[in-house]
Amino acid sequence: MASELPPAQRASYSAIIDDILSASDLDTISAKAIRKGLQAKVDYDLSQQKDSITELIMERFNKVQREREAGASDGAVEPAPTTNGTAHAKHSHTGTTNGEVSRAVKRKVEDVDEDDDQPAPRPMKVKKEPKPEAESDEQIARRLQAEYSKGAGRSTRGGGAPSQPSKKVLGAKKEKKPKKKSATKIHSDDDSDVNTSSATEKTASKGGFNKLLNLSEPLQALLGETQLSRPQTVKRIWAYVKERELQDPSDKREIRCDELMRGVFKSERVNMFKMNKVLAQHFFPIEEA
DNA sequence: CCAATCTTTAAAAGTGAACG
DNA sequence: CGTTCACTTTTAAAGATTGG
Repeated sequence: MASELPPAQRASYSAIIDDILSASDLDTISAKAIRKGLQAKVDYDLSQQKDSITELIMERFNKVQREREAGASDGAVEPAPTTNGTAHAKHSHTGTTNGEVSRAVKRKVEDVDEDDDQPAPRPMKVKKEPKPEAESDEQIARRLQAEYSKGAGRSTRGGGAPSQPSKKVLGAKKEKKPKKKSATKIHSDDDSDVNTSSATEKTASKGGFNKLLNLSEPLQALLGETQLSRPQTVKRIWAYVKERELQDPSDKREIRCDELMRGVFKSERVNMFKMNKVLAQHFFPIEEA
């Protein structure tokens, strides 16, 4: 198909590509990534000119690389990565009979390649890109979040529920049903006619899941509520943790307790999973006469 | 046994691309 | 053309709870 690009497009693409290249590490960027970035910048589909585009990318890549090398040699730091295409092991037919093992083989190959064979058959492979902007992105995200929470104040309470699932996969995942669970599906059929009618009682809900429980004193101090359902409590805890950024940055599954939380968890840090366990001891059933 | 609640990580599977 | 790679997307798991 269109084997060639109109000069105009070629020029504009080149500019974009150069831009992308200048913003990335030549040693880590991949042609694919560049094409992707390019596609993101234009409105229509580039797949028709994929090959041409790739060619163009290679062209620009080589040029920029040469330039960079020249510049680097200037003073610099050991041109270690000179030949970007170093690593590669050429499968050497490692009996990859099973496709399943292919992945495992890949790792194996890495080891194997250490032999001496250094054909460097992959000139342009360039591997992946560490995404330098990812860092800033992350930081920005964090900063935004911090600002946001600050601005919103802790008044969020139960209201702010929009939350940002950040697309995640929860939605889709949910659809998939967890395991087979077989046929005992219970029959939650009638729920429709049962409480559908406004259900003035908030506690109704199907199961006793949302039943209100009395909270222990430390928990009350922490959340400022005397009664909450378990899920709500968990939610509130997380909100609190996030507001104050109590998650351990190195391991976000760990939460560093502040004073109030220490009153509840009795320790400096707590695993997010253990959290529920400990929380269970802070719930007391409401005994209504 | 499953319902809502939260999150993070790790790993698998899947997809597209490129080299020989 | 086929195989392997690198990257991307998806999923599961870990933890507790109550009531039907």
